This record gives sequence, structure tokens and C-alpha cells, in this order.
Amino acid sequence: MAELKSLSGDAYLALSHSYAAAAGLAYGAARGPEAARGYGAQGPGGDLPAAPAPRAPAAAAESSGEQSGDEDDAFEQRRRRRGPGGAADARRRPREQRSLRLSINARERRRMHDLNDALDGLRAVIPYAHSPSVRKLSKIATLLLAKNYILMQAQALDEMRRLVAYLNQGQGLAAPVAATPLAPFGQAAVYPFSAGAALGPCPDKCAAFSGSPSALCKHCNEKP
DNA sequence: TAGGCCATCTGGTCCT
DNA sequence: AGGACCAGATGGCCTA
Repeated sequence: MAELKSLSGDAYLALSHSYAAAAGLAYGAARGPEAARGYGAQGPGGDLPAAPAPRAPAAAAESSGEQSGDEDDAFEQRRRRRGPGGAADARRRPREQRSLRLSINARERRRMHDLNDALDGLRAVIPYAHSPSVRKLSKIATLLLAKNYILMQAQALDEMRRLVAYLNQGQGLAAPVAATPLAPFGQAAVYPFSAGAALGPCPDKCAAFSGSPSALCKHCNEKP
């Protein structure tokens, strides 16, 4: 089981709101009472047990039939619990069907573990308070936060492109940079630093934006 | 104690 | 036929 990280309520709400503000969303508000309750919001200094009792669901673990010796009993009990025809059904159940069911269960369990691993991977790249004393994000919170984070990043990228275009226009540049001010992220031409650095004589890249040496740059002021 | 979150089991459906 | 995916049911753990 994954370690318990936790996120203080305040930190989480702050993060959510900043994402929401940037992305024009209101995740925190939308959560309403849940947000107030807090995903993992602990009381003051509230820590969770470092290692939560490994889920040892009586019904689940025992009935999974892979770790327990009295799997049949558990299975029978569950069938009985499941309602009409359950017990009789189980009694009639041939051994092959039973083992087939067990393998299907195992496969489903594996699938869910993979899904949880992927969610852990997502949590790892979402900026929030990672710490042993902070409970990890719930699944739903992880997905919602990730969505808002992506939207926020997209918006920031958009603004940066606009700024670069504006700067390029302002400088009246004939440089190749100006030719594709809105090129997709990842194209070096969009970013004067890389283009300028390649072309300019100054190792400090000071000429990247203006195309002319800077009076403030020690490299530009150096005598050759 | 209620409510949230979670793991697991299970049967159904769809796809290969 | 077998596997993947999905949703409902169930029960355990934890917090307010």
C-alpha cells in the first residue's frame, strides 16, 4: 500500500484556489462542504498513522481465496449475504468455475492496483504538500487537481506566448524570432534566449532580446 | 455515529 | 474463449 501522504486542508484549499483562479475555475468552492471538511484535512497537527493498517478487510482478504485457508467458508458466507440463490448457487458451483472466478478476481485486483499506481504517479507530479505527515490526495481530488493544474499551465503558456509576441513587436525585430511569435511550445524560435544565445557574441545572452550589447553586462563591457 | 474514502468481489458487456 | 473495462454492492478504516 502506498505511503500516506497528507495534505493539510489549508494547503490544499490554497492550491486548489490558485489553480482555480488561474484557470477560471472554482474547484474549492465547487467542493463545498467537502472542501471545508477537507481532503485529508487534519485537525491541528493531526497526523495519520504512518503506516495505515494494511487493508485487511475481513471479507475481502479472506474471500479473495488467495491468502486464506478458509476461503470456501468466506465464499459461502458472501454468497449467502448476496441474496437469493446465493448459497445454493455457491454449493452448486463447480470447482472450475470457482477457480475461474478466483483468477478473474485476481486479474481485477491487479488492474485496480495498476490504476492506483498510475494515480500515485499523477500525485507525484502535481504540486501539493508532499510530506509523510500529510495524507495523500484522494482519487477524485487528484484528478480534479490535475485537471486544474493542466488548465493553469496552459493558460500560463498562453500568456507567455503573448508576452513574447508583444516584446518582439515592441523591439521591431526582424529576427527570426519575430517571424513565429506564436509557434508552439518547444520550438526554439519562440524563445529568444536560445536563438539569441546561438547568434549573439555575448556568453551572458544579454543581447538575446535587444539584439544589441547591454551596458549592464560585464561580458559586453569587456575589452576583447 | 455519520459520512467519506477505499479495496475487493462480482456479474455484465464489449473487444480481440 | 479469454481478457479488459465498468458499475454496483459490501464492509473496513478514519475523521469530524
